[in-house]
Formats: sequence, C-alpha cells, structure tokens
Amino acid sequence: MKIATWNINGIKARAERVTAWLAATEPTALGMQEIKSVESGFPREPFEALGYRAAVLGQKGYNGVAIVARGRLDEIELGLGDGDDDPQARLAAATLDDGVRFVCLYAPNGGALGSDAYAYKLRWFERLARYLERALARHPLLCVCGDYNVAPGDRDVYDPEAFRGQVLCSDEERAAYGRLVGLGLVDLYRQLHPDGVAYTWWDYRMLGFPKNHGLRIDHALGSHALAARCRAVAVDRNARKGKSPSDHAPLVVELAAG
DNA sequence: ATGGCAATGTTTCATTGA
Repeated sequence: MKIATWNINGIKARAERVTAWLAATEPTALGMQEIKSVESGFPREPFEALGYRAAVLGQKGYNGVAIVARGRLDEIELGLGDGDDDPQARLAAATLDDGVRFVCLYAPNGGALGSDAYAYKLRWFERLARYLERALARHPLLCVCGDYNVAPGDRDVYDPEAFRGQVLCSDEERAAYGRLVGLGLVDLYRQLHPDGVAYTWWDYRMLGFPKNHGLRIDHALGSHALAARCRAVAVDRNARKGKSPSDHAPLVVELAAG
C-alpha cells in the first residue's frame, strides 16, 4: 500500500492538479497540508469521483489539513486534542486499511528566530510530542507524515552554510524534531537512503526548482513496526513541474502488506 | 524540459510562507 503526504499550498488553486496526481499515483491515502480553506470549501466531489473520502480540518485563508483515503478512514481525530484553544488547523489523524494509523500534520513555519511565531513553533512541537507519545501507545502501526518545517540535517539543505542557524535549520528546531524521533519513530526516507538528497520544497523565487535549491522539510516518520514494513520512499519531483505547481512535492511511502 | 513568487483575504495591497 502507498501512503503519501503533500503540502499543496491551497486546495482552491490545486484541486485539479492534486486529483490528477491521485488518479495517476493511486495511493491508499494522501495527507494534504496548507489547504488554506474552511472545511465547507473543501471540494469533496472530485475526490469522491476517484473513490476517496476526506477528513478535513480547515481554517480560513491559512493552514488547514486534510486526509483523503480509499478504504478505511476511521477513528478520525482533528487537532491535537490537548485542550489548548489553538485556532490554527494543523493536524488530522485517521485509521486506514491494515490498521495503519495515519497522522497528517502541518508544523508552524516559525517566522524569524526570536519572534512570537518561533516561540509558537517550539511550543507546538512540544504539544506534538505529547500527542505522539499517546498515539504510539495506542497504535503499533503509526505513520506520521507532513510538513514539519524542519530540515533535520545539513544534507537536507542545498546550502547548509547559508541556512546555518536560520529558521527551519536552527539547533532548537532540530532538537525539537529529534525529540519526536526519540519517542520511537523512524525517518522512513533516511532509513532507506542514509546519504540521499531528496528535497521536498523549492522556493518559487530565483529559479529555486531548476537549480535544485531545495530543502527536505516534509517527512514520513513511522513507528518501528511500521518502519519494518517500509519498502520504498520517494519524492515525486514531477509534481513540482509544469504550470502552477505547489512549492512542495509529494512524498510517497510504500508499505508491504501485513 | 524544470524557468526568474504564489495563494488568499483583509482585495488593487497586506499577510504569510520557508
């Protein structure tokens, strides 16, 4: 089974491109980030026409996540559910076929170091860590996918010296990401490609994509039991090409049957 | 072929992204 994650940068602008990609790729599930729409604005029909149902946590204009899946889409959970009255829509989870628990997340960008947005980002990662502790205890086959807005290592950055200490690459952000891994999660791409370079985001400006000036900030983490089933992980760079792409490319995970 | 910001709402500019 294939599971994918993709920051689509606006469902209104990207619905046609995303549904065409689904029809061609046929994953069991896709987690989308930055739908930038309220739930009622999510175009369910073109997804349903392809056999996908949707779980949507929307927000007007910003953020917003959705999971679309064929087969099971059960035990839907929207938000971190920790009692915080955070209005930002950044996480959805559901149980898929084979009992795979799928978490779709959009971590905060963080703005500039030292800003309120940066403090919020670090707090959000701590809340996420507590959420994932609970999820790991309940779901042996956990797959946590999304836009983490952290490049974990220098090999995940096209110009490590230029980005050193900057947002997405700072020591604090990398430590926050490392604490998630420390809970018992495996970076599924890195597991299979220890020295690989597979960026998931390229700046729209300054010929970012043609020059491959990218960052690996979208990740698929898995519990150890899920990681043992992982057969392939790849970035679909073709989805970044052509007319009006998202600035992110999808990450596709292939799992062996249970 | 992969091309020099883009999406959305607050809308003819501001905000946010990374």
